[in-house]
Amino acid sequence: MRRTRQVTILSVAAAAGVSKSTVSRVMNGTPTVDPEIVTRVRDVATRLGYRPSGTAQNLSRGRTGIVGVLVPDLANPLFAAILKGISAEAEKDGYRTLVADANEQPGEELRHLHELARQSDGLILCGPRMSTPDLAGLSELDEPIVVVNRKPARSLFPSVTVDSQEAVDALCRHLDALGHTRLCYLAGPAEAAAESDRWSALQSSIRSRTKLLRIPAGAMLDDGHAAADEALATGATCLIGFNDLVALGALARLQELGFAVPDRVSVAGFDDIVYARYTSPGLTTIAMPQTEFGQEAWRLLSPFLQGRKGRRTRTLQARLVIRPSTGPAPMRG
Amino acid sequence: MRRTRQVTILSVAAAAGVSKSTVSRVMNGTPTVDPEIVTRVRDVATRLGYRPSGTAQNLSRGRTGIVGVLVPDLANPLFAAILKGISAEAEKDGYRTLVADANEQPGEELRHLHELARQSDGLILCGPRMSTPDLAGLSELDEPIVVVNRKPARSLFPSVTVDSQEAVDALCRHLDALGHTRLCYLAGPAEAAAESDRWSALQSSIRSRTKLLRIPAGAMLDDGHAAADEALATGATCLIGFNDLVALGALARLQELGFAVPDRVSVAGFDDIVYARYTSPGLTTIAMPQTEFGQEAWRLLSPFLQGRKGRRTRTLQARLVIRPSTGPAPMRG
DNA sequence: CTACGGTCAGGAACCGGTTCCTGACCGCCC
DNA sequence: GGGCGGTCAGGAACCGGTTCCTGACCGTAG
Repeated sequence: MRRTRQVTILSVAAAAGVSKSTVSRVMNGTPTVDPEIVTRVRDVATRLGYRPSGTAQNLSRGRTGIVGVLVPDLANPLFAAILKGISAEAEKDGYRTLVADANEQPGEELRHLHELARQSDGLILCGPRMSTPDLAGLSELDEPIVVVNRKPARSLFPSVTVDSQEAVDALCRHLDALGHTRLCYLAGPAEAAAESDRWSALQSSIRSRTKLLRIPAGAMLDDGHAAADEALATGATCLIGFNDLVALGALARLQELGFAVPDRVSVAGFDDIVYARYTSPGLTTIAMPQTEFGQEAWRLLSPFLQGRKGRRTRTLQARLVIRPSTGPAPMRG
Repeated sequence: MRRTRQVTILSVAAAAGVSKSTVSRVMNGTPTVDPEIVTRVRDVATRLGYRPSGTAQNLSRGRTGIVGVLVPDLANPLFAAILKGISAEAEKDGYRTLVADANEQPGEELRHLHELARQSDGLILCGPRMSTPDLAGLSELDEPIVVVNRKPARSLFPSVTVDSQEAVDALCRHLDALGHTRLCYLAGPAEAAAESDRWSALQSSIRSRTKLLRIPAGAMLDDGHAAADEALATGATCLIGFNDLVALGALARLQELGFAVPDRVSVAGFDDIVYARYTSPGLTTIAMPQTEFGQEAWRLLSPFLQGRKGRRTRTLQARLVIRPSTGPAPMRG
């Protein structure tokens, strides 16, 4: 985009010998234009290579057709998948997505959001790590906002959340049946709402004879890799990652150390990212409805973009996927 | 963004008893304003919750501060990584990235690009799958365009490409030393420039005593998974994926089938996506400079956005990363 | 033949900012 | 005290479209 464009609606109007209103009508397919004029304007437009300025259209139409999406980390396939879900659904309604990647740095989120808001008609926040006051402060942006996967935000903004309790129950039953009585949770970032969700779901699901330990890790592959040694030192027979990346990181470390999985140690995660199925052993995990997250987020947002009211919450179900990474607990001693 | 905004520059001007020019100057930090007026306007602006319309600024400034990025598939960590590289670098210059994901459907790319162009100052095309005439036709968008990882496009647009030949030579030497004399390449999409690059690099690198076979696969995990059986049937002792996803998909299939890797079959890929290191066995691969791709793409694009001339090509080096997925060829049956 | 109603193109206002140009006002110097 | 130069706020044009309103022109009916 140059400072001033080469061929504008005025050039076309002049060349076609009509007013710019008429050119505008032709370009937008308004039916009340003489067919002969339509073809003439069309011809001139293509001959001159006229392309309407999106910016000018945005201004006069009062909308950009862009939805801003904030993700903690695009390298996490979970968010890539959610984003795909959003894009696909938004596209059907003629919207495009402007993405901001906070690189798992909670402090960056606000800045990104203000930037996004400048160019968009609405915002979707995926698992935002920011503080609740900051989140609440976003209402002053007065743009429609939808939050994905952050339960405490439901009172503030329309939200898509997931109910993992049942799946976590199933996981705990599964592990109990395999004889695991000492589990170690590799915790995620304290700022992630999913972190406390998952931790408390685990706490309320474990059998009384089972001990649940907790080691800080993070949200990325390297975090799981780095935390594995400490987790092993707890004597746990099953490691549960905050998410699949952490679990896979730990899994890789176990294999480096020569710990057979699941023979010596079992591993489980959350999310069911695509790689969870393709690693070896395949990873037992609590599957999030990833694309659906995105779809539903858009469906919640969409009515507000049109100035209508919409529903405010949508709860999806997580489900347990059992793969070879969890097996019978090794015999004592 | 509502049809007409609540608090505009005019509201602020009125409330502060100044002209809108002055408000504009204050908001942009123009130094030639009476300090007392500055504070007054600032106060009024925050009190009213004034937020300048990005769209209006875009129009009058003649730039959007947005760079459009087209990727074949965001679920491919390679492109997620390149995108991160672009975003990080562009952000330093005050630009944001608008992403379009073509979902590996070459036919969608043109449509996405036209959409992107409406809202952006420049475009970065990552490994575009579209035909060369279509690519050439993009010049009529008259926006600065940079192409990543598509050699034949170098004459059309500034490009960041990679030289893989040396690394492929090294791979072939490595495999030869391990005794592999029958390799099978799992080919990528014909539309991908990387596909023909890699194939011809392999062809020119293999030892004369080695047989190089070729099976069509694709660019995604499932493609590798699906192609593995056919590849095995060729009797090859080493499978080389078009990219790491294909290689990992095949690897997973081999493990399902109980083929020990690397004992019975070796596997290698291209890209060095982050999961290549974390699977088991770790994947031997030809590493692309991923973040660097993004950085360099931005650096090529940036001068053109400012109306200056810039260099037109940048060639990066791929390098071989050897991991346990390649090992000695099994003894002849 | 005139009055009336309907169709459709042009003019102008508008979207919300930025920036050039102008001129009021001030202080300094002769 | 008057002339001159510099500072800085306001007015207006501009960015490139969309859309409302107006009025010219047509055909039809009375």
